[in-house]
Amino acid sequence: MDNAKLKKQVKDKFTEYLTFHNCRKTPERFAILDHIYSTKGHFDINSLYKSMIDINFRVSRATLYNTIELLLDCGLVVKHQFGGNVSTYERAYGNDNHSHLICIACGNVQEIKNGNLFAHNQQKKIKKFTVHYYSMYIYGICNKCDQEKKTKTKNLPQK
Amino acid sequence: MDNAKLKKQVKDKFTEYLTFHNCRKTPERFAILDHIYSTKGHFDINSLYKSMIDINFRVSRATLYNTIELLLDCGLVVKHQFGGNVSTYERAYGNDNHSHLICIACGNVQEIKNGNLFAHNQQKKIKKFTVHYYSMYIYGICNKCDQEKKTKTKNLPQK
DNA sequence: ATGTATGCAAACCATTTGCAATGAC
DNA sequence: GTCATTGCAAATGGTTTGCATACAT
Repeated sequence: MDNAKLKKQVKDKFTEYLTFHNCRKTPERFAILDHIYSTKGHFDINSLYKSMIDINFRVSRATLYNTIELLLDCGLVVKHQFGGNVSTYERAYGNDNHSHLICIACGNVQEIKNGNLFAHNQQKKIKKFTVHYYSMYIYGICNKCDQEKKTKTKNLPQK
Repeated sequence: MDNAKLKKQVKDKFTEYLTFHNCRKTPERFAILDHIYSTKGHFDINSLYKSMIDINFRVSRATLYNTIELLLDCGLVVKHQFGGNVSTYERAYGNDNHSHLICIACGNVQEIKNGNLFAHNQQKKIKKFTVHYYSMYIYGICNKCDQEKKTKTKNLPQK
């Protein structure tokens, strides 16, 4: 897999960022970055914490929060808040921009590609604002919940 | 102002929703809805709470949370989580869809119109998902913070 | 009369903070 | 040797919950 290549690129980028900002290059920081780029998809601090413990790498939650902050700042990670009260995160480097379909019934999140959504419709209209990134969230009912609702309605016509 | 007309429409819609779901039509619920539609822009539970107290209408935060939940469910209010740990809300009825420009330096949020962003680019691509609403969040640096940064950089060339 | 909705206060829990110990430089 | 960073535990604060009371139906 060329995931190794990707990991090297993000590590280099992070190193550069840390150097530029006079931050220390601690093993924790690189381990966290590496771990994030070892798995695809969304994660939250708690799942990250647990999966690093599984890998036998001990970190505190405090350090995870600190490091995520740096990774957000240097654009290697993106943060989402889909509706609950946990923040979820996602790799940002080498990750095509996509929209999120969020089911308001079950909370499940799917991703869909979104071509050049932003470039075509928005970018030219924005004055006096330097864009770093953007996120499109589409809320509704997923197929699974929709089916369940229909079934339920059939069985219990009125409530 | 024809805000009275708008208020009547949302009240009717809410009444219909409450009736359909066998929920009680309490004065608190209508007062909250009315209050929300008396002011434009974003609000959070705390600011709503305080401004209702100012109006001499006593409600508990618990009731605000409960009622907001109903209003979200019937589409009269939309929820945003811009990055901090407070949820902010916004009127949804009669409110043109717009994107949000969120400054990652100062947290300020501006709105911009977004034509038919969704209709043109996304709707046709979504299968097996019933869309209720969508939100576009654009993160970056606002003009004000950008100016400050430049000034700072001039004064302190290196750090 | 019945049971839902309210208000209060306590509980919850993700995130933040303070501080002593560690370790990158 | 310094001082930023870590880890732990305590604090914070938005949101949720439990329960007695009020009130819509």
